[in-house]
Amino acid sequence: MIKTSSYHHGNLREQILQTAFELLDDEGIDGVGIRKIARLLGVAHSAPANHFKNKKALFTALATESFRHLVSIIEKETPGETSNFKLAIHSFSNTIFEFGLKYPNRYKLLWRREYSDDQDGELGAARDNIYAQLTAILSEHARKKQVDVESQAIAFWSLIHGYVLLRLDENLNEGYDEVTGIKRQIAIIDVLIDGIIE
Amino acid sequence: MIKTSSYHHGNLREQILQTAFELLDDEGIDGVGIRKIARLLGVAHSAPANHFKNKKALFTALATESFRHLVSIIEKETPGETSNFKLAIHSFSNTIFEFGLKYPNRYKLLWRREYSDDQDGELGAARDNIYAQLTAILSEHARKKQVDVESQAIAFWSLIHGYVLLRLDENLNEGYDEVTGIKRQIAIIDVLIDGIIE
DNA sequence: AGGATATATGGACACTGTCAATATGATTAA
DNA sequence: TTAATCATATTGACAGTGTCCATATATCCT
Repeated sequence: MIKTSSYHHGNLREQILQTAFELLDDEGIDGVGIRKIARLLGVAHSAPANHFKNKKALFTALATESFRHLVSIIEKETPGETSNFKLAIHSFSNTIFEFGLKYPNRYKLLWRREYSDDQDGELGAARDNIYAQLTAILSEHARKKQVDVESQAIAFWSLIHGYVLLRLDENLNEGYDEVTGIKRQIAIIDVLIDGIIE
Repeated sequence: MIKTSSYHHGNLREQILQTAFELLDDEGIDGVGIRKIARLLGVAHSAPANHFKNKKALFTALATESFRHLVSIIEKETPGETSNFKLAIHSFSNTIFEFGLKYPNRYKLLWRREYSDDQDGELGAARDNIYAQLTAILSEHARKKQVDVESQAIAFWSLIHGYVLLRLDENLNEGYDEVTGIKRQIAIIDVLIDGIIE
């Protein structure tokens, strides 16, 4: 155990976050508990209170970091300007989809506002970046249609978000389109694209 | 308090369900508690155990009844065969949307399988009816496309489900399409329809 | 009436999050 | 260096939770 700071347990805050992520990933949102984390770290049950004033503050930190993580992945994966619309939108939706499948409980936490502090500015800023990334792609490639760009963005985002959640909650299984043979998560994006591109 | 059965507290099972629904609606999923319900009903903290062996069983009952409720609303609202595709699909999505907005916490509970008993047959049957209703509408009006009907159904369902959840979790606000002036939840369906109908 | 069954009670246990009082480590000022 | 201050950790308490158990009572059936 590396002590980057002083005190008995080194950088307890970091270790709390790490353990919380492990519990979140392994046991779900309800599996994260202050006392449980303290126990796992061999520290008094009330030690975490110095770093997170309550459970909501802990979840807020988890959500903020997860948002930043997701945004950084999107930035890395999104192709440059030269690419076409289909490529960009498929890349975006694929990134969201794979993040959700890799970290199902983090993804759920991201959008369940009741668990985190809605007044937290850092969290809000981190969250807004995702939507900004999506609208950036769309507005760059949007064609004039009978609805505005924001409706197209919301339709896209709803489709992706809904499919990911259905998969995470096991209301849908992995599947392939029978006609094209491609993965379902790609096929449904194509369904929507054909309605947006003229 | 009407006693439809015997014993001190009449039909306790019904009253537990009713109180649980009130708590669910007012305080969310985490606001539902066995002891809290017992306290509200003026009954011993362990009385509910005779009717629901644990919390999961209670949630399973709540979810089952909510699914049946939603299915019955869809049946009532769905227009007859004479109607066209757009009408039918808008009616379906509108019903889901309004149920979700009226009973946000019931809607969330419906799809969070971790709260209910996945082995419960009645719950499974009640849930399957929803998807059956959607595919019935779609297959009746399906056109040949580059993807199969199931991909279209999943795209539709993902779109509706995603939009409802985004609204319920307050990740989106009520809005209107700037071009057409219609409500957002209708506009996004139109976006998708234009990709499905030829 | 008696016995079986369904239902309700109260106590216990191991948890939980949060708060308050206290103690100790680390840092800064005099 | 000593003293004061601050950050951090500990311990104990409190009210609350779900679940189990032994017990009691009500109801139903034979």
